[in-house]
Amino acid sequence: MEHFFGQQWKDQGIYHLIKLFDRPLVMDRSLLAAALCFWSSATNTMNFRFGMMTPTVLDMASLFSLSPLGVEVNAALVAPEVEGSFKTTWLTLARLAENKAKNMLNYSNFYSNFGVEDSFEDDAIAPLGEVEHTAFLLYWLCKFVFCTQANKVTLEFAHLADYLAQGGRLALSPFLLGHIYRTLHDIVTDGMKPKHGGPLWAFQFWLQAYFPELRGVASPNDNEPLANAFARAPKKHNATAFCYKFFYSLTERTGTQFRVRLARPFPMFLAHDLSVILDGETENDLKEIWGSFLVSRDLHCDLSKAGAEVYLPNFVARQFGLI
DNA sequence: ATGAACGAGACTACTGTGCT
DNA sequence: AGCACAGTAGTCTCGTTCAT
Repeated sequence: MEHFFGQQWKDQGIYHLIKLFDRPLVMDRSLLAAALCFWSSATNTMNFRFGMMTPTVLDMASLFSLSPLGVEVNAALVAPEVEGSFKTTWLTLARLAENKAKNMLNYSNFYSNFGVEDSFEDDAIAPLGEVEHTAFLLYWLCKFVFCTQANKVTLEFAHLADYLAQGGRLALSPFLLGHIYRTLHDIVTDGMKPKHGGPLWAFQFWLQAYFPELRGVASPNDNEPLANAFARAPKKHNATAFCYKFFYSLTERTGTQFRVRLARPFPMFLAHDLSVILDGETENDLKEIWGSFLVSRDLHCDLSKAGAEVYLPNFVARQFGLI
Protein backbone atom coordinates (compact mmCIF):
# COMPACT_ATOMS: atom_id res chain seq x y z
CA MET A 1 0.00 0.00 0.00
CA GLU A 2 2.74 2.41 0.95
CA HIS A 3 4.53 1.65 -2.29
CA PHE A 4 1.53 2.78 -4.32
CA PHE A 5 -0.07 5.46 -2.17
CA GLY A 6 2.66 6.79 0.12
CA GLN A 7 2.94 10.12 -1.68
CA GLN A 8 -0.80 10.62 -1.74
CA TRP A 9 -0.95 10.00 2.01
CA LYS A 10 1.77 12.57 2.55
CA ASP A 11 -0.16 15.15 0.55
CA GLN A 12 -3.27 14.41 2.58
CA GLY A 13 -1.45 14.56 5.90
CA ILE A 14 -2.28 11.01 6.98
CA TYR A 15 1.07 9.37 6.19
CA HIS A 16 2.58 9.77 9.65
CA LEU A 17 -0.58 8.65 11.39
CA ILE A 18 -0.59 5.46 9.33
CA LYS A 19 3.08 4.84 10.13
CA LEU A 20 2.43 5.53 13.81
CA PHE A 21 0.65 2.19 14.09
CA ASP A 22 3.59 0.25 12.66
CA ARG A 23 4.49 -0.71 16.18
CA PRO A 24 2.04 -1.62 18.93
CA LEU A 25 1.19 1.27 21.25
CA VAL A 26 1.37 0.65 24.96
CA MET A 27 -1.51 1.98 26.99
CA ASP A 28 -0.44 3.92 30.07
CA ARG A 29 -3.39 3.13 32.32
CA SER A 30 -2.00 5.02 35.31
CA LEU A 31 -1.54 8.20 33.35
CA LEU A 32 -4.99 8.01 31.75
CA ALA A 33 -6.82 7.09 34.94
CA ALA A 34 -5.22 9.95 36.85
CA ALA A 35 -5.76 12.46 34.06
CA LEU A 36 -9.43 11.54 33.66
CA CYS A 37 -10.03 12.61 37.25
CA PHE A 38 -9.31 16.16 36.14
CA TRP A 39 -11.40 16.13 32.98
CA SER A 40 -14.55 18.21 32.80
CA SER A 41 -16.93 17.11 30.08
CA ALA A 42 -18.92 20.33 30.48
CA THR A 43 -16.18 22.49 29.02
CA ASN A 44 -14.06 19.73 27.50
CA THR A 45 -11.01 20.87 29.45
CA MET A 46 -8.73 19.55 32.14
CA ASN A 47 -9.15 21.74 35.20
CA PHE A 48 -6.03 22.25 37.29
CA ARG A 49 -5.18 24.62 40.08
CA PHE A 50 -3.47 26.98 37.67
CA GLY A 51 -6.30 26.93 35.16
CA MET A 52 -7.53 24.95 32.20
CA MET A 53 -5.76 22.90 29.59
CA THR A 54 -7.16 20.91 26.72
CA PRO A 55 -6.15 19.18 23.50
CA THR A 56 -6.56 21.68 20.66
CA VAL A 57 -6.79 21.54 16.89
CA LEU A 58 -3.23 22.85 16.88
CA ASP A 59 -2.16 19.89 19.01
CA MET A 60 -3.78 17.42 16.63
CA ALA A 61 -1.99 19.07 13.73
CA SER A 62 1.41 19.04 15.34
CA LEU A 63 1.22 15.75 17.25
CA PHE A 64 -0.15 13.72 14.35
CA SER A 65 0.37 16.08 11.40
CA LEU A 66 -3.32 15.94 10.54
CA SER A 67 -4.68 18.76 8.42
CA PRO A 68 -6.61 21.54 10.13
CA LEU A 69 -7.92 22.65 6.73
CA GLY A 70 -9.86 20.89 4.01
CA VAL A 71 -13.34 19.58 3.56
CA GLU A 72 -15.10 19.57 6.89
CA VAL A 73 -16.04 16.12 8.10
CA ASN A 74 -19.68 16.17 9.11
CA ALA A 75 -23.00 14.60 8.28
CA ALA A 76 -23.07 16.54 4.98
CA LEU A 77 -20.05 14.61 3.78
CA VAL A 78 -22.10 11.45 3.76
CA ALA A 79 -23.00 11.42 0.11
CA PRO A 80 -25.89 9.37 -1.24
CA GLU A 81 -24.88 5.92 -2.44
CA VAL A 82 -22.77 6.95 -5.38
CA GLU A 83 -21.70 4.54 -8.04
CA GLY A 84 -18.45 2.92 -7.00
CA SER A 85 -18.54 3.92 -3.35
CA PHE A 86 -17.25 1.37 -0.92
CA LYS A 87 -20.66 0.92 0.61
CA THR A 88 -22.27 -0.13 -2.66
CA THR A 89 -19.37 -2.46 -3.41
CA TRP A 90 -19.78 -3.87 0.04
CA LEU A 91 -23.52 -4.42 -0.37
CA THR A 92 -23.08 -6.41 -3.57
CA LEU A 93 -20.36 -8.47 -1.94
CA ALA A 94 -22.55 -9.12 1.07
CA ARG A 95 -25.39 -10.26 -1.20
CA LEU A 96 -23.11 -12.79 -2.87
CA ALA A 97 -21.97 -14.15 0.47
CA GLU A 98 -25.58 -14.47 1.66
CA ASN A 99 -25.77 -15.48 5.30
CA LYS A 100 -22.01 -15.58 5.72
CA ALA A 101 -21.96 -11.80 5.28
CA LYS A 102 -22.85 -11.25 8.91
CA ASN A 103 -19.34 -11.72 10.15
CA MET A 104 -17.42 -10.45 7.17
CA LEU A 105 -16.85 -7.17 8.99
CA ASN A 106 -14.78 -8.81 11.71
CA TYR A 107 -11.21 -7.56 11.41
CA SER A 108 -9.66 -10.82 10.35
CA ASN A 109 -12.40 -11.75 7.90
CA PHE A 110 -12.35 -8.25 6.47
CA TYR A 111 -8.61 -8.48 6.04
CA SER A 112 -8.68 -11.85 4.32
CA ASN A 113 -11.43 -10.61 2.01
CA PHE A 114 -9.77 -7.41 0.87
CA GLY A 115 -6.11 -7.93 1.58
CA VAL A 116 -4.30 -8.93 -1.61
CA GLU A 117 -0.90 -10.57 -1.67
CA ASP A 118 1.98 -8.22 -2.33
CA SER A 119 2.49 -7.83 -6.04
CA PHE A 120 4.33 -5.00 -7.67
CA GLU A 121 2.56 -5.12 -11.01
CA ASP A 122 1.56 -1.55 -11.69
CA ASP A 123 -1.52 -2.47 -13.69
CA ALA A 124 -2.95 -4.10 -10.59
CA ILE A 125 -3.87 -0.69 -9.25
CA ALA A 126 -7.20 -0.25 -10.98
CA PRO A 127 -9.92 -1.11 -10.40
CA LEU A 128 -9.14 -3.73 -7.76
CA GLY A 129 -6.49 -1.52 -6.19
CA GLU A 130 -9.04 1.23 -5.75
CA VAL A 131 -11.33 -0.96 -3.68
CA GLU A 132 -8.43 -2.45 -1.78
CA HIS A 133 -7.09 1.00 -0.98
CA THR A 134 -10.47 2.08 0.37
CA ALA A 135 -10.75 -1.13 2.35
CA PHE A 136 -7.29 -0.58 3.79
CA LEU A 137 -8.15 2.96 4.87
CA LEU A 138 -11.45 1.84 6.36
CA TYR A 139 -9.71 -0.92 8.30
CA TRP A 140 -7.13 1.59 9.50
CA LEU A 141 -9.77 4.11 10.56
CA CYS A 142 -11.87 1.58 12.44
CA LYS A 143 -9.22 -0.55 14.10
CA PHE A 144 -6.45 1.94 14.80
CA VAL A 145 -7.69 5.52 14.64
CA PHE A 146 -11.22 5.50 16.01
CA CYS A 147 -11.09 2.11 17.75
CA THR A 148 -14.72 1.18 17.18
CA GLN A 149 -16.42 -0.26 20.19
CA ALA A 150 -17.76 -3.24 18.29
CA ASN A 151 -14.22 -4.52 17.65
CA LYS A 152 -14.85 -4.82 13.97
CA VAL A 153 -15.10 -2.71 10.85
CA THR A 154 -18.16 -0.49 10.90
CA LEU A 155 -19.61 1.15 7.83
CA GLU A 156 -19.88 4.45 9.68
CA PHE A 157 -16.52 5.53 8.29
CA ALA A 158 -17.01 4.11 4.79
CA HIS A 159 -17.57 7.51 3.19
CA LEU A 160 -14.54 8.89 4.95
CA ALA A 161 -12.44 6.09 3.50
CA ASP A 162 -13.94 6.66 0.04
CA TYR A 163 -13.07 10.31 0.23
CA LEU A 164 -9.51 9.69 1.34
CA ALA A 165 -8.95 7.00 -1.26
CA GLN A 166 -9.95 9.45 -3.98
CA GLY A 167 -7.27 11.80 -2.75
CA GLY A 168 -9.57 14.28 -1.05
CA ARG A 169 -8.19 16.51 1.66
CA LEU A 170 -10.22 16.31 4.82
CA ALA A 171 -10.05 18.46 7.94
CA LEU A 172 -9.20 15.48 10.11
CA SER A 173 -7.67 17.54 12.90
CA PRO A 174 -10.99 18.88 14.23
CA PHE A 175 -12.70 15.56 13.54
CA LEU A 176 -10.24 13.52 15.59
CA LEU A 177 -10.41 16.09 18.36
CA GLY A 178 -14.18 15.83 18.41
CA HIS A 179 -13.85 12.08 18.83
CA ILE A 180 -11.37 12.49 21.67
CA TYR A 181 -13.79 14.80 23.47
CA ARG A 182 -16.66 12.41 22.90
CA THR A 183 -14.64 9.45 24.17
CA LEU A 184 -13.55 11.25 27.31
CA HIS A 185 -17.13 12.36 27.90
CA ASP A 186 -18.38 8.78 27.57
CA ILE A 187 -15.80 7.41 29.97
CA VAL A 188 -16.12 10.15 32.58
CA THR A 189 -19.92 10.12 32.62
CA ASP A 190 -20.19 6.34 32.66
CA GLY A 191 -18.33 5.60 35.87
CA MET A 192 -14.91 5.19 34.20
CA LYS A 193 -15.90 1.82 32.79
CA PRO A 194 -13.22 0.41 30.54
CA LYS A 195 -15.61 -0.77 27.84
CA HIS A 196 -15.61 2.35 25.69
CA GLY A 197 -14.03 2.64 22.28
CA GLY A 198 -12.56 5.79 20.81
CA PRO A 199 -9.17 7.38 20.20
CA LEU A 200 -7.90 7.25 23.76
CA TRP A 201 -4.38 6.72 22.39
CA ALA A 202 -4.47 10.27 21.04
CA PHE A 203 -5.30 11.67 24.46
CA GLN A 204 -2.39 9.71 25.92
CA PHE A 205 0.02 11.21 23.39
CA TRP A 206 -1.31 14.65 24.20
CA LEU A 207 -0.69 14.11 27.92
CA GLN A 208 2.81 12.90 27.16
CA ALA A 209 3.49 16.00 25.09
CA TYR A 210 2.42 18.47 27.76
CA PHE A 211 3.65 16.59 30.81
CA PRO A 212 7.09 15.28 29.88
CA GLU A 213 7.67 14.54 33.57
CA LEU A 214 5.40 11.50 33.22
CA ARG A 215 6.93 9.89 30.15
CA GLY A 216 10.21 8.46 28.94
CA VAL A 217 12.73 10.62 27.12
CA ALA A 218 11.99 10.94 23.41
CA SER A 219 14.30 12.12 20.66
CA PRO A 220 12.14 13.60 17.91
CA ASN A 221 13.66 14.65 14.61
CA ASP A 222 12.36 17.62 12.66
CA ASN A 223 10.65 15.61 9.93
CA GLU A 224 8.16 13.69 12.02
CA PRO A 225 5.31 14.49 14.36
CA LEU A 226 5.94 14.17 18.09
CA ALA A 227 3.64 11.19 18.48
CA ASN A 228 5.86 9.01 16.30
CA ALA A 229 8.85 9.91 18.47
CA PHE A 230 6.94 9.11 21.65
CA ALA A 231 5.92 5.74 20.25
CA ARG A 232 9.61 4.87 19.86
CA ALA A 233 10.63 6.20 23.26
CA PRO A 234 11.29 3.82 26.16
CA LYS A 235 8.28 3.29 28.41
CA LYS A 236 8.20 4.82 31.82
CA HIS A 237 5.89 3.29 34.35
CA ASN A 238 4.38 5.41 37.08
CA ALA A 239 1.85 4.32 39.68
CA THR A 240 -1.63 5.80 39.34
CA ALA A 241 -1.25 7.47 42.73
CA PHE A 242 1.96 9.12 41.59
CA CYS A 243 0.30 10.53 38.46
CA TYR A 244 -2.69 11.71 40.43
CA LYS A 245 -0.50 13.44 42.99
CA PHE A 246 1.46 15.05 40.21
CA PHE A 247 -1.65 16.57 38.62
CA TYR A 248 -3.21 17.47 41.93
CA SER A 249 -0.21 19.32 43.30
CA LEU A 250 0.58 21.06 40.02
CA THR A 251 0.27 24.72 40.94
CA GLU A 252 1.78 26.40 37.91
CA ARG A 253 3.28 25.88 34.50
CA THR A 254 5.70 28.17 32.73
CA GLY A 255 5.00 29.85 29.42
CA THR A 256 7.45 27.50 27.72
CA GLN A 257 5.65 24.47 29.07
CA PHE A 258 2.35 25.79 27.71
CA ARG A 259 3.81 26.54 24.29
CA VAL A 260 5.41 23.14 23.87
CA ARG A 261 3.50 22.56 20.60
CA LEU A 262 4.79 25.76 19.02
CA ALA A 263 8.45 25.11 19.77
CA ARG A 264 9.03 22.77 16.83
CA PRO A 265 9.11 23.51 13.10
CA PHE A 266 6.80 20.60 12.36
CA PRO A 267 4.54 20.55 10.48
CA MET A 268 5.71 23.18 8.01
CA PHE A 269 2.98 25.74 8.55
CA LEU A 270 3.96 26.15 12.20
CA ALA A 271 7.45 27.22 11.22
CA HIS A 272 6.27 30.58 9.87
CA ASP A 273 7.27 33.55 11.93
CA LEU A 274 3.96 35.31 12.44
CA SER A 275 5.59 38.74 12.63
CA VAL A 276 6.83 38.47 9.04
CA ILE A 277 4.55 39.87 6.34
CA LEU A 278 3.69 37.14 3.85
CA ASP A 279 2.48 37.04 0.28
CA GLY A 280 -1.26 36.96 -0.30
CA GLU A 281 -1.89 33.24 -0.71
CA THR A 282 0.27 32.07 2.18
CA GLU A 283 -1.23 34.74 4.36
CA ASN A 284 -4.72 33.59 3.56
CA ASP A 285 -3.84 29.97 4.31
CA LEU A 286 -2.29 30.98 7.60
CA LYS A 287 -5.39 32.94 8.50
CA GLU A 288 -7.58 29.94 7.84
CA ILE A 289 -5.29 27.59 9.74
CA TRP A 290 -5.16 29.82 12.77
CA GLY A 291 -8.87 30.39 12.45
CA SER A 292 -9.36 26.64 12.71
CA PHE A 293 -7.15 26.59 15.81
CA LEU A 294 -8.68 29.56 17.58
CA VAL A 295 -12.37 29.81 16.75
CA SER A 296 -14.71 28.40 19.38
CA ARG A 297 -17.27 26.13 17.80
CA ASP A 298 -18.87 22.72 17.84
CA LEU A 299 -16.74 19.91 16.47
CA HIS A 300 -18.60 17.21 14.61
CA CYS A 301 -17.88 13.75 15.84
CA ASP A 302 -20.78 11.61 14.76
CA LEU A 303 -21.54 11.15 11.09
CA SER A 304 -25.01 9.69 11.41
CA LYS A 305 -26.60 11.56 14.29
CA ALA A 306 -25.12 15.05 13.89
CA GLY A 307 -23.42 14.72 17.28
CA ALA A 308 -21.02 17.45 18.27
CA GLU A 309 -18.66 18.46 21.06
CA VAL A 310 -17.93 22.01 22.12
CA TYR A 311 -14.45 23.37 21.44
CA LEU A 312 -13.35 26.26 23.63
CA PRO A 313 -9.79 27.35 22.80
CA ASN A 314 -10.43 30.71 24.45
CA PHE A 315 -10.00 28.96 27.80
CA VAL A 316 -6.51 27.80 26.95
CA ALA A 317 -5.01 30.84 25.24
CA ARG A 318 -1.70 30.12 26.96
CA GLN A 319 -1.29 26.98 24.88
CA PHE A 320 -1.23 29.15 21.77
CA GLY A 321 1.41 31.45 23.22
CA LEU A 322 -1.20 34.13 23.84
CA ILE A 323 -2.00 35.99 27.02
C1' DA B 1 -7.56 -12.01 21.94
C1' DT B 2 -10.62 -13.49 18.49
C1' DG B 3 -14.72 -15.12 15.94
C1' DA B 4 -19.68 -16.52 15.80
C1' DA B 5 -24.12 -15.56 17.22
C1' DC B 6 -27.68 -12.85 19.21
C1' DG B 7 -30.59 -9.04 20.33
C1' DA B 8 -31.56 -4.06 20.62
C1' DG B 9 -32.21 -0.11 18.23
C1' DA B 10 -32.23 2.65 14.00
C1' DC B 11 -33.73 3.08 9.55
C1' DT B 12 -36.76 2.30 5.37
C1' DA B 13 -40.49 1.27 2.57
C1' DC B 14 -45.04 0.55 2.47
C1' DT B 15 -49.90 0.90 3.84
C1' DG B 16 -53.87 2.99 5.73
C1' DT B 17 -56.31 6.96 7.57
C1' DG B 18 -57.94 11.50 7.78
C1' DC B 19 -58.17 16.06 6.05
C1' DT B 20 -58.71 19.52 2.31
C1' DA C 1 -58.80 12.91 -5.96
C1' DG C 2 -54.70 14.32 -3.79
C1' DC C 3 -51.77 15.09 -0.06
C1' DA C 4 -49.68 14.59 4.59
C1' DC C 5 -48.90 11.97 8.32
C1' DA C 6 -48.97 7.97 11.53
C1' DG C 7 -48.36 3.27 12.12
C1' DT C 8 -46.12 -1.07 10.98
C1' DA C 9 -43.43 -4.77 9.21
C1' DG C 10 -39.16 -5.84 7.65
C1' DT C 11 -34.22 -4.96 7.14
C1' DC C 12 -29.82 -3.49 8.48
C1' DT C 13 -26.15 -2.26 11.65
C1' DC C 14 -23.83 -2.20 15.84
C1' DG C 15 -22.62 -3.55 20.53
C1' DT C 16 -22.54 -7.35 23.61
C1' DT C 17 -21.99 -11.98 24.99
C1' DC C 18 -20.19 -16.39 24.94
C1' DA C 19 -17.16 -19.99 23.41
C1' DT C 20 -12.69 -21.05 21.80
